[in-house]
Amino acid sequence: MARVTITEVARHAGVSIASASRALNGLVASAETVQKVRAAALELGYVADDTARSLKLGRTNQLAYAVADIGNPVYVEMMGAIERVVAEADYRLVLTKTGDADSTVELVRSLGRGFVDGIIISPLRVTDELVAAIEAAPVPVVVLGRLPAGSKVDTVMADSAQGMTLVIDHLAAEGRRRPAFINGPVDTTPGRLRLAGFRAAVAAHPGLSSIETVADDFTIAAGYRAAIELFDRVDVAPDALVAANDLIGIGALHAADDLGLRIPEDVAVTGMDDTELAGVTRPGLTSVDLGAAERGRVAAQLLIGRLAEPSRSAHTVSVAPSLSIRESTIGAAARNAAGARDAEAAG
Amino acid sequence: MARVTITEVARHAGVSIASASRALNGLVASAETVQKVRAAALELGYVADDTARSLKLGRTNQLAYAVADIGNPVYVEMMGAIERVVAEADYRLVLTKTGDADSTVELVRSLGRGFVDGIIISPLRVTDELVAAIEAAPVPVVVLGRLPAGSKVDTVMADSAQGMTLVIDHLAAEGRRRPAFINGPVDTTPGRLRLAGFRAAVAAHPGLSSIETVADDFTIAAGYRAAIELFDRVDVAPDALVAANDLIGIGALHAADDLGLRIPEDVAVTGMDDTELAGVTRPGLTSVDLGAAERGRVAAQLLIGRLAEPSRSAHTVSVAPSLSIRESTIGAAARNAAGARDAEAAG
DNA sequence: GTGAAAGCGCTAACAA
DNA sequence: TTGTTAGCGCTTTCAC
Repeated sequence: MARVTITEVARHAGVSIASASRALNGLVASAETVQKVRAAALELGYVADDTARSLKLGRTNQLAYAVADIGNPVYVEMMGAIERVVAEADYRLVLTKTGDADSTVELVRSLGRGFVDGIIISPLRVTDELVAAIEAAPVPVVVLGRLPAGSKVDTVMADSAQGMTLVIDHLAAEGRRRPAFINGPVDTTPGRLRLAGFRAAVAAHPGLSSIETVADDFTIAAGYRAAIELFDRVDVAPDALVAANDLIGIGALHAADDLGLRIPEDVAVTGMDDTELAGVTRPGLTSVDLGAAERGRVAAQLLIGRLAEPSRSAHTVSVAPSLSIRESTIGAAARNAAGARDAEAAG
Repeated sequence: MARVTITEVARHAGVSIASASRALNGLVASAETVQKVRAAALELGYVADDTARSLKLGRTNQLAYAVADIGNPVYVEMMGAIERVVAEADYRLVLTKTGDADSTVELVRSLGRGFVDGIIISPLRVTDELVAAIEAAPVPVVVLGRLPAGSKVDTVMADSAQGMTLVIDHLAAEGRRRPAFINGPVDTTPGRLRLAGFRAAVAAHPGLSSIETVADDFTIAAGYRAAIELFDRVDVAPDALVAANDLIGIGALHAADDLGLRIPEDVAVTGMDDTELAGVTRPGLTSVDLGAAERGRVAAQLLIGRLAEPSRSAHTVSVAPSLSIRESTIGAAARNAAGARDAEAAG
């Protein structure tokens, strides 16, 4: 627990602290000095104090990934992708929780003068204050999500509207005529965009008649409740449940199962994000891959690029979605083939 | 992006930097000074530089949770519990990845002189170097896991051996006679302890005949492979698959399903950790709740307690397990009741 | 190649 | 109550 400073190392090695610092950092120093200082540091168990070092250097070599809900596997997947890029560039990644909208603004503000050189943030709700805080932040911020047009901020977006089109096209091709959309909270960015995407996608198919409901959170439990309530409420049952994300989709899957409905024969179910959970349910959950890992990778590269060139103009990158079709939407005849494919992927 | 320091705030407010600091930190200062300084800080968008503040104060108000595999939901659950305690005590929690054994030692060393006042760590493998690094760390470290007896380190343990007893007792009561243990890597602490626990639990039931295999990772894919290989290898099939954690258990569940086995009629399956995934599969996965959230909570309290009283002697806390019984182990007759219970929990 | 010394931004002891 | 000043541990001129 004893805190040994560079002063002690220098004294131990019989050199000045300047020489000790140079030797430790691989700068100009005689072989003998380097050897003596290294030996002293090792013997004393010296590790440089990061706060002092950072105060002097004006950088920390740490980057933050700030996320609202680490319980959602899609963020875990993103974090993995970010971590790989960040480690490659010799930064350490730390994860912090954003909490609600107010605390997110507070976080950007405080983290900006804190222990990180840059921030990647996945905000659930984007307020004007948040945009202002991001633009005013003393360190670069990259946003995973969607900002008001004209924001001068590096941004990586998913195309959830296009994702909804993939879902509806697929369901229509499978003969579904009455899709029900189970959204998450509409005051969130994903909630707003996915609802708009659903409506646009349905409108493109004249034969469809859709219904909509809202889960009060992007969770399995909320999805379950919303689906039960939906079936209870409607006169004519939907033949497909289109969930705003995988967690809601899994809740809907359970609800349909508990109501004695066969999936996909009686009702198809889809999710969005294509998290590992989508492959874990039986039947597997058809889901839109919004490119979480790719978005994380790009976001990390944008951040590191901006750190190298702070004055560079803001970039906006959009990642294209794709559809991962599993058993929850495809006819019984095709299920064996899909099962075999999944098994191969898992094995 | 302009970095405004307390010097500028002081000048703007027409007071000394000492007065500015006092006003900002709520120490003695006249109402007028406070008002002027607050106004100046607000106008300039001043936020105190954490690195400078920490260098001076000798603390950061940040704690780290270091974990090997954030993809495992059990760590996510722990983190949630830790975060609540930590936030309550006005610390910020950051999450960092430990990586392999060597980099874990390196992490403890560097993080100790880094941007945190204390560390909670969940090491997968405990080496002598790691114990030494923890004992020598300049900040308090709390270990979630098991250390060699006599280590003077705050520790929170699960009782996975007792957990195995719960599983085997349950399976035996359900009439299973030939359990197969699917372990994770044996050179990890959980792998070693769970294997020992399985053997002891089986030995307590003279009528049982067990077999064992090893998945090469604590993941769904590895569990799937191990289960397929197991059924391929044995002459007489097991009537229960006892997995070392939920992820392996889910892989085993899929494998059994893909082999055309009915669960639980042909083969029962159990997991361990009782993560949210155990409730997501159909049939639901019977799993041992090792008290992840409780362990996280206790670990955070231990760390905060030690920060308040650094010389306190080391504590070791053990959290008792319980069994969450789901459809993967109970007879068809009992399944409806369990299904209803799960539905209630989800709704 | 090396040492003395300045200074990163902040807080706190001290003096006024 | 306020201002002056030292100093947290480090890196980096600058002079030698």
